[in-house]
Amino acid sequence: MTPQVAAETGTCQVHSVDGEKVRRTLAAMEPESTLRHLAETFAMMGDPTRLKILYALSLAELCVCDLAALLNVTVSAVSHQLRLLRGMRLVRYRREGRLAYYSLDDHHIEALMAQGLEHVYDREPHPIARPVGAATRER
Amino acid sequence: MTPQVAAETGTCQVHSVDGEKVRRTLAAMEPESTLRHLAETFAMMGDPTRLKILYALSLAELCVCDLAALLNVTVSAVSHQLRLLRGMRLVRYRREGRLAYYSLDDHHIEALMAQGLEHVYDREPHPIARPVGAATRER
DNA sequence: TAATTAGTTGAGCATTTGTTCAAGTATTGG
DNA sequence: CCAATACTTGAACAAATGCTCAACTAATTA
Repeated sequence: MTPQVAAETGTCQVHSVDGEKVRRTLAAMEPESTLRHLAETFAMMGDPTRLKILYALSLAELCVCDLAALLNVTVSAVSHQLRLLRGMRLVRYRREGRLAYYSLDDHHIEALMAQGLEHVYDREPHPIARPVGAATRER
Repeated sequence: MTPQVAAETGTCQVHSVDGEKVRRTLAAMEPESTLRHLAETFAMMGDPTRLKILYALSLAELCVCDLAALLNVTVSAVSHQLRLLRGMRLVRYRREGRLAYYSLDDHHIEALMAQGLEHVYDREPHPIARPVGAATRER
């Protein structure tokens, strides 16, 4: 139809097939900033090291040493990732002497991991039929 | 206490403060492969372009052109991302003539985005009606 | 049949990311 | 006080990522 979105320099495209549908969908979308923030959150959980940190912290409050031992990575690597997680307020810590005990700073994060696990279980059929909620056991 | 996890070359660490807690937590963790897959899924949703694609597709079935117009990026860029999303089976498509109509391939994805949005709303208080003093929530 | 439209894909490239290493701070114990 | 422990941080670097451009396929349409 008619080119109606953003006149880019002649790189390409922008002649959507159904302009009306596009407009309606665009109107129903969350604001750009919200979606960016959401993507940032998912990206935070999208690194194996960070996700394991978050998952471990959903099970127990742990210090940096413990996390490093648990994940079998250097203390430095863990600390760097914890800084990012702190920056996004996904984790919080409490000092006790020279130890820094970390824990989740947001109950949504556990729910997010649980929801994500359902997807994963759906995709890679589990070897032994494991109950979905089983992981959320507490200390 | 005692070094009990993986004898790394003398780089550092691996003398967790509470070995027993680490062992218990490790036992309660999801298997490595599952957490990797989960991280991969979050990573998929962790890019702004891909997340917007997924969000848009949760609202309507759209062809590549429409998506490109909607997100204001090139068709090529969208197509590359769609390939990745297809690879992880997050989206599916149906051909109609020369058009490829994409849609979500997994109802969990919508739930995941909804859950994530709750976290975001919690963090960045929505524009409407914000108490004046509430701005400086410190850490 | 040739031209057009819709989409895919590979190579190249700049940017970002995650780790390591070394040096730093802060708290505690001898 | 000095040494050790727990953790943080900056610089550097290899690897991964996302985009562009150009070339391609496939399905209309003139």
